[in-house]
Amino acid sequence: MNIGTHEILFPPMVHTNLRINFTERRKYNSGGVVRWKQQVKVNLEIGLEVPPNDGYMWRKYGQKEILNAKYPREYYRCTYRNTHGCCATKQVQRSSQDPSTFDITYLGKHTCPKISKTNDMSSVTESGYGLINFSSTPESASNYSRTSDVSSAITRNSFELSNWPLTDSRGF
DNA sequence: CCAATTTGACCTAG
DNA sequence: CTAGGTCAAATTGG
Repeated sequence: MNIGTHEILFPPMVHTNLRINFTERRKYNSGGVVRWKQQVKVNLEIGLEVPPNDGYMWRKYGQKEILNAKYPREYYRCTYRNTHGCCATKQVQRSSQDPSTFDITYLGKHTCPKISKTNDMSSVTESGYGLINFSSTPESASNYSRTSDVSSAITRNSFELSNWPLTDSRGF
């Protein structure tokens, strides 16, 4: 199920096109912890090295080869685990079938404040490679269909989505 | 110096 | 024991 698509046009000097599809989102509980699964399809013509940022600060704490999986699974926890006691966690795994798709599992609820809703394009180089901080939540994904406001602001290195929800009912 | 990442070791449920 | 999840020391980078 495709619940949202968004295309971003890079600045004129970078002839590249990014498309992110939010293809699936499921919520379920396990042992009292909130658990969220989301499938994010990232499409960049030239290449993309990292999955898009979801607006939170994550710190990687592990990586594991998974049986029968082509790519390793990466383990992240909230940067503010110590300072704010935020124990949210996520796992990111690149799909074996489609390397442009990332299966992301969120575990636990964020108790820390959300960092930013800014999409920072500053690290995108002229070749089109780079980290794209893409703020999104499972909640807002389905509302995300506007492209015009992004295109008009793309001449700068960073832009904001003016109508982007800061919070949602689940705290992600 | 401080904070994030890397990576093999360690832990544990099944 | 195995597979998957986490720890933590060493390394990296600002």
